[in-house]
Amino acid sequence: MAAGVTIYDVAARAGVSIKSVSRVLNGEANVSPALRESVNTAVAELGYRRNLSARSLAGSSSSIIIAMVDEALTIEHWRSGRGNDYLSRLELGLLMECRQADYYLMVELVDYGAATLRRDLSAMLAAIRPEGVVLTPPNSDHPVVLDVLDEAGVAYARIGPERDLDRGVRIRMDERQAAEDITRHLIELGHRRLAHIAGPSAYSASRLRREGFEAALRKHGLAVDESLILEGDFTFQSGLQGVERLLALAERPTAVFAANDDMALGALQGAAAAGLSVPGALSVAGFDDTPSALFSTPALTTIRQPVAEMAAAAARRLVPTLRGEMPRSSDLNEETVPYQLMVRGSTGPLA
Amino acid sequence: MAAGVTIYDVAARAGVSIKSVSRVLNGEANVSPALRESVNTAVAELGYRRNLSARSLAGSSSSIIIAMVDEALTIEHWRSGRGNDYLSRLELGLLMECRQADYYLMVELVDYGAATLRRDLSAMLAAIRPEGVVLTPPNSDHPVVLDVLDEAGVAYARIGPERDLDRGVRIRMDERQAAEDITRHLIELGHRRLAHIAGPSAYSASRLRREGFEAALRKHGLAVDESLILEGDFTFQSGLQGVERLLALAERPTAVFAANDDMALGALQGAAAAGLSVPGALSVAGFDDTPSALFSTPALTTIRQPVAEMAAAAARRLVPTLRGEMPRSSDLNEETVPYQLMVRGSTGPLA
DNA sequence: CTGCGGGTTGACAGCGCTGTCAAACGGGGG
DNA sequence: CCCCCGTTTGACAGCGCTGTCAACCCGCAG
Repeated sequence: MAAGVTIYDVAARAGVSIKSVSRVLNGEANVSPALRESVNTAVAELGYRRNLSARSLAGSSSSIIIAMVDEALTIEHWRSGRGNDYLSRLELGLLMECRQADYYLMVELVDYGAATLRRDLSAMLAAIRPEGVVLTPPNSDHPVVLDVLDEAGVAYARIGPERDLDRGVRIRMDERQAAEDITRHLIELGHRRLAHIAGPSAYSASRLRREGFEAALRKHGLAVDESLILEGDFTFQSGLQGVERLLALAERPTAVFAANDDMALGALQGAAAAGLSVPGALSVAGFDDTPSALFSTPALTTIRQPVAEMAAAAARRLVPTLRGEMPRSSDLNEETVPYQLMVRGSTGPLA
Repeated sequence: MAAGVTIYDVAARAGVSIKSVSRVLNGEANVSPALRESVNTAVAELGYRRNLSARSLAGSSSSIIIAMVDEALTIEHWRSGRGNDYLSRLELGLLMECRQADYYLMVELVDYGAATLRRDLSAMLAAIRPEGVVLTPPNSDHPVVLDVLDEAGVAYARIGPERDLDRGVRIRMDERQAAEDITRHLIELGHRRLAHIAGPSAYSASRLRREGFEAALRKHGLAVDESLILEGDFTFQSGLQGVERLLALAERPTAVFAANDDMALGALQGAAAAGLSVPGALSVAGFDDTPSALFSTPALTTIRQPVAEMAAAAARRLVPTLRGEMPRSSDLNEETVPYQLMVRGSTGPLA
């Protein structure tokens, strides 16, 4: 069987040297068609596939892409027994792209809070020697991480970066504009008293979404009322509590835009608990389009963030074949992917 | 920096041979405490970490665990733009365990439907040389896969296997009993006319859950009415359609047990659309405890499947340190993890 | 007819580790 | 005091590839 087939076997079968086999496999120039042909035949016949370890040990390219996953977040998910939808979609995109480019995907936990982060990271990079790594928010902007990667000469793609916009490959979505769009959608439905349940201000996504919310209000001549802007922590619970506080106000809002779906779902439940019909008495909008957004009653109006596409784009730009083809100008290392406003049942005019 | 630190650097610093460093790092016997000490010091000072490729190339252990992911399923998720909660939780468990054991996690797509599956797999195993692989349902029982793994001498853990219960490490949950439990819960609430929306019969999980459902009915002296048993395909849509058909029956059921949460959520929505209050007029139960189960109104009664724990257990049993400590008796290669019945708002007595 | 240059191929030395085997060491019995 | 044997350590050969460099081939200009 294919187990144990080495480059020597292929070379012997094709009657050439191992170097020639290597050349064909790597698509190097100056190989005669005849040789290429016979090598390819031998490879196919033997079901040969190059050994990953040998390749990365001998050469400079390892064909490994690492998805760096926040350890603290993972432990939290572990404790709660829940999955991580964002990460799952991200990985989906990476996997699809890796398959195309014949790359391998490795997932690594990183303790971004560790005092030894710098050392941990560089040791990890030395151990695995990845060809590229993919960074996710909010760590796409982590200065130590970027520095270590630069020092190690490892290419990296940053999903949703906000700072240092000249470093690495950047894959972005216009969160500010998306938030503005969904807020405008609410305004156009006739709402004049809009509330926002923001995310933790440590996340730049939270800030941008809030900015978009406020910008939409201003553009439509509505005042920004600080008492209608609450800070949650991206959890269902905080959405629930947020809406409870909002509904306790003397002058209730008629529409709520939550900075993510989990909080919006919490708000939805809070509204139901308070006996308010949605969207008759209160409109609720979210952000992310998590699976649950579709399953709630009513289904949640939200912004569909193309996480998988962003990840695929990230991986694509880390693969050297493509990278080599384009100028290394830093402008071209940036890609902005389109979002989508998903209007569903949770938003509408007042009944 | 730590980048580029090799075993030679450590050996030089500690004033010993590279082999001694290797011995200490591998925890081999017959190493004097003094040597161990000085090597450990040097390792710490230099921030050294062994190179993965070199290790797996030279030795027999690669420290790599592969999660084999169904390619067809992944493409489907890719198309729909949705994440995969099951996979996400699985990975969570694997990651947590890999971190403990200092293992690496690699994710590989496998086209289980390919005619060349056998060859693809063995080429993949030859290329990566993983120390172990983790198989998920319904592929935990795939005979070709098991054969190739056996031939390649790669250890494997099977999540939720149903056949060949003497091969590999088996991590199971008593699906049948769980389904019986949740059905009994419905019966104890006073329901006598129970329906079941089953999963595709190709999945053994579907069969087991159905068996559990029927067993509970029989044990309580209720007849199994085939007209109340429908087959869905695990999607929200099919749950919705299923409940519509059930509610169109002359004699409606008062409780529905769906074989997974997505279908149960669909049923919930179908009930709402038909103007039925849940659980006042219809009780709905699911299976899996996906995130959405908590967010629906009312929250879904379901079986909490400890996917992450199962994955962690799988990884744990693939790690040789532990494996070596216990007898290789095939009985001890099996672990059954406990499920949990999560009673929430979607089930109750008739109003 | 000889020599030169570009295109093509192969020999060989590592990459950083582990496994094998032998050397060195040290303690107890004869 | 020497020998034997178990313990501790090190020298060295690969693992399966890629990178470097040299050898070889050919056609064409000189």
